[in-house]
Amino acid sequence: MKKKKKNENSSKIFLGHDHGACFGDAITQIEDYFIQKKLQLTPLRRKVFEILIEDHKPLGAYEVLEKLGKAGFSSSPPIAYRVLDFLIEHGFVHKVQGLNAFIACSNPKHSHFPTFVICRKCEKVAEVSEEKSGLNLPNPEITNFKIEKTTIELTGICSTCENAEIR
Amino acid sequence: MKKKKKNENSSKIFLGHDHGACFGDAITQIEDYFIQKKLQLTPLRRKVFEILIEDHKPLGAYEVLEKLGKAGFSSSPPIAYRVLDFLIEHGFVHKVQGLNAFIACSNPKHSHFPTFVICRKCEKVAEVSEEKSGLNLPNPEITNFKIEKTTIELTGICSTCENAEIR
DNA sequence: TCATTACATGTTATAACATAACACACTAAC
DNA sequence: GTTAGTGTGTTATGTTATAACATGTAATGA
Repeated sequence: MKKKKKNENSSKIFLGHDHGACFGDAITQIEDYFIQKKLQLTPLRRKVFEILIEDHKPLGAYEVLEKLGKAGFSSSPPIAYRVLDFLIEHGFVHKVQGLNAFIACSNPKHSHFPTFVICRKCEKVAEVSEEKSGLNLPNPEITNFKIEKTTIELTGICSTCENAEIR
Repeated sequence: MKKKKKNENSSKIFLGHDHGACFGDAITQIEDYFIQKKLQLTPLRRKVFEILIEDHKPLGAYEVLEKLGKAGFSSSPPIAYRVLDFLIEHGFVHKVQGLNAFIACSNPKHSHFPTFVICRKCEKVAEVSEEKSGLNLPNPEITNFKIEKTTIELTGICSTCENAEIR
């Protein structure tokens, strides 16, 4: 907020980033995590994660499946769903409920309760970690309830699309 | 918040209520709204709303459909989805994404951005209005984005179920 | 050694959820 | 009385997800 950047049309949260670095970091993080937890980062699991991190946007299970097929893996539905569930369980993938789609976590270290911001027009999706989202959980009204998982998705229109919109 | 009630085992948000009154109020509210907005509260639309408000829990589209069939209406899928979408649009029904299910809005006057609290064990669902949820939107980090719709669902375990749990 | 187990993947079939596209009826407005 | 808008009905199909069972492989330990 210190100074205005030139990219005023974009939502701050949708700003670009160094994707090469992001990819490398993510792979390193998942490798470390799997070693530490004594889990198997099998070729299939690695490939699913790579597919998601490469695209860096939500993909449907059947899209993942198709890419798996092209990469020489089996492409029957349970293959994708099982691995996706596994990666979700360990925090490396999130499901975007509003899109029935899956996205690599942008920061597995921090985002246990992430917020997704979804532009309904350009369909860009940004992940905001719980520290920054302002959606602080648990909240005072929800007592006597142990929150294990959250789905927080904000759908609307980003300023770029809004400016371009005619209606 | 003034004093403790005897139902200490239940999450506060899951406490019972006067369902007869709730039902009547809801019907009156939807009638008033439709008249005011010059919309048609047709027998089909009324029935769908009644089905949801009677159960007062999330129902799948096909469950609604079955009940419609029993009530003498057509029971092909588009019938249910169309009416549900219509009622959602006007704020009388919400979709619970995590359950692929639909629930009557517990307070159409206030809950534009409701939070749903879902016990994964007893599957009870409570709606918390945005004023009370502590999830205040928009938040400082999400700038340059116009929020039109939110999906906020907190899944976990209510204290009743947690106390009963063996694991 | 070889049974047992735990885990990962593969396969078939089907379930569950949702929508496209078109048909028809009714009402209101011109 | 034709037209436009709206609501419902119907058929067919598309999309998303899971159940159930089979196979392979590696570690464990009697």
